[in-house]
This record gives sequence, structure tokens and C-alpha cells, in this order.
Amino acid sequence: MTVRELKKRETWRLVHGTALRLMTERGFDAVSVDDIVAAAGISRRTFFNYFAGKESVVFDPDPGDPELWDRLLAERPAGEPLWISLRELLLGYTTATAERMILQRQVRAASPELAGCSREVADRFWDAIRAWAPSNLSDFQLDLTINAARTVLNTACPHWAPDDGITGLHALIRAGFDTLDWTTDESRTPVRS
Amino acid sequence: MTVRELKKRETWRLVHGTALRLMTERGFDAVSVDDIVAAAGISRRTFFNYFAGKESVVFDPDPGDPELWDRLLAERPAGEPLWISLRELLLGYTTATAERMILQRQVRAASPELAGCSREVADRFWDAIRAWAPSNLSDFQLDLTINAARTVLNTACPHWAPDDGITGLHALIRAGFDTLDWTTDESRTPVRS
DNA sequence: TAGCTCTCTTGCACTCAGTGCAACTTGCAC
DNA sequence: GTGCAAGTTGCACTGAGTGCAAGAGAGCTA
Repeated sequence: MTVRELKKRETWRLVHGTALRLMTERGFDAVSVDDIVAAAGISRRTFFNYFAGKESVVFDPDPGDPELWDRLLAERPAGEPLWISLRELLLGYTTATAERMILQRQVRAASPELAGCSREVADRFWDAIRAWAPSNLSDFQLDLTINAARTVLNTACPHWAPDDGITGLHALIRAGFDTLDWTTDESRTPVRS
Repeated sequence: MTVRELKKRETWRLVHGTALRLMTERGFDAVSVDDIVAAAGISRRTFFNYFAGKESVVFDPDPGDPELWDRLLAERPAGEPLWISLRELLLGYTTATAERMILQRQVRAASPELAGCSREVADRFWDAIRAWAPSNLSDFQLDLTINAARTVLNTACPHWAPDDGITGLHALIRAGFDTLDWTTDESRTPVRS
């Protein structure tokens, strides 16, 4: 890891942390990009080098996350039903990033304007899963299965009281996967070979 | 229907139609609000009286839709499993608004920038459904069920070739509801009494 | 360590979305 | 017709996001 890469990662986390702190205090709309860059001590233009927009600062994955995704995907045993894999991936991811999940939840609590914004977990994570998932499904069915998992998380988050800690979220995720479970019909349970 | 209400409805449809035509030709980002109001012959400020933002002009429900929702909800027989009701509601809604669905699909085809924007059917429609749905479910399970139906539609739309007409979309919706079907386990099939 | 190069940062000027306000116009009721 | 309420418009403003060109700093090589 070169000095440059290290600095970039540090700056990313500085800006990210600063922004989420301010937004937890005042709400998303009440914090301008100028507020963030002033508090973080960088220029306005640099902010947009790191983040495509103001929403990205809340929802983009940590620069270290792709490594985590690879590890989580590698841990899934061959032959596991896809629906179970998805559940375990989400549980693993939310465990490893519990601190961020709670922060994001607090920003949302302070920012009703973010309501319709389902991006709890980065798109790129779902893309990685889609590329990894078994191919014995049509494109449509694969997208549908993955989007259903996404929906479990997106539905669980607003019902989650972050005071309960990350285990509260986990309970909702498990309940959601159980509710939508379609592994009861063995004949259409997709599995990785 | 007073003259005022009639004019409002006409203006709404004029602006909506003009905007979607321009966006189909050039793409969402390449059409500015100034372009729309110039083509529709209204003032910039009036545009924002009708629509909360540029996205709203694409995704807001037609002023006549709430009437349609009421009719569709009233048509569902008592005792029908919720999952089936949701399927039929979506089929009914997309049939009645086929023309708009196709237009929206074309705008999306011309506007990759709208990709992450799952709003095929207005939030207010889902709110109406949530208020109507059976109460023998926890809040979480109800939200999850409704969001799962939403996910079927949101997943179906990008897989839909609008050249196939609305029946192409219907086939995908049916297939999606079948894939996620959890009425196979009778004991947890929610039903309206 | 001097010098070259490539990356990242910054300031500036610009476009466009969205809002508050006050003046004006038009439908509607009495 | 007069008066009120609803709808429209122009204007001036804030804030997000972008293109560009100049400058600062990292990293490599001799």
C-alpha cells in the first residue's frame, strides 16, 4: 500500500465521517457540500473527486469493502441454496460493517428526505453477488432472487431500532428471509454446484 | 368537474406528455426543465407547481389514477390470499395504464441515468394498498410482502421489451409472482377476511 | 539530491434544479 | 359587477454538480 493509496483512503474516511456526523446532527438536506468540505478541510472540488454526489457520501461502500465481499463470497460452501447464501452474505456484511450500518441508520432517522432511497448496501456489492451466483437460473429469475434479498434488507432497515445494536437488524433479516423463503419447494431451489 | 379542475388536468397531461416525448428523443439528462416549459408553453415556475422535481414528471401518477386504484381495490374478493391480490392489482393497473407504462419504458431505455430509480408505480399506489391490506400480519411482514410485489414489478420492467406490448410485461409479472410464491405453505398465507 | 512525470488538489466560472416572494390574471360565487 | 380564492408568472436567490487549467506533491531514476 503506497503513501498515495493510504492518503486517499484516509481522506475518504475523513470526509465520509465528517459528513455523516453533520447529517446525524442536522439532517441530510440541512448540510450543504460547502459545510462538509469546510468541516473536513478539503476543497469543494476535491469532494466531487471522491464522491459522485451528496448521496454518495452516505451510501458509497468503504474503499476496503471489495476485499470484504471477496472474503464473504469465498466462505460460502458449494451446494448451498442461493437463498441461504444470500442470507448469510447479508448477515456477514452487516456484522463486519455494523458501525457504518448504525451510522447510516442514524442519518436516515434525522433525514426523512432520504426515505425513498433504498441503497443500504452498495449496488456494487449486489453486482459482485450477481456475477458470483449460480447460472442454473434465467437472468430474470436471478435478478428477482437477488432483488428479493435486497428487499429484505431494505425493508428490515426502517423497522430496525439501532438502539438494539446490530443483532436487532440480524433478527429482522432472518425473519424476512424466513417469510419470503421459497426453499420449501425443493424442485425450484437454486444451488451453486 | 369544474372548469378549473379540467384545465389543471389538461395542463398536467400536456406537460407530462411533452416531457416524456422530449426525453424519449434525447434522454432524461439532456432535457432541461427550460426545454420542457418552452415546448409546453408554460412558465418555469408553473412547472414546479405541478411537479416536485424533474423526476416527478416521469413517475408521478396521472391525476385520474386514484380513482382507478379505488376501483381495482374494490374488485378484489374477500378471502383472496394477499399475494394473489397483489398480483391481480398490478396486472389490472398495468393494463389500465399500458400506454404510460410503455412511454416510461421508452424514456428509461433512452436514459441510463435513471437506472437506480425504481418508481415504476407511484409510491401513493403502494400506500393505498398498505392501508387496504389485511391486518393479520405484523407491520414488518406486511411491508415485506408489499415490497416483494414491488420488487417483482421493478425487476420485470427492465427485462421487458416494450415491443412485445403490455402482455410481455404481464408474462414477466406472472412469472415473478410464481417464482416468489409463498402461498405453497398454507399456514402462513395472509388473507383478507 | 536533482529532475522528470504522473496523480491529486484547488480555484474559477459556468449550467441547471429547485424555492420564496410578490404581482398579476382568471374562475367562481353572491 | 364586485370580491375572494386559486392559479400563473417573473425575479432573484441558494445549492448541486462539471469542465478546465494551473499548481502541489508523490514516486521513480540517475
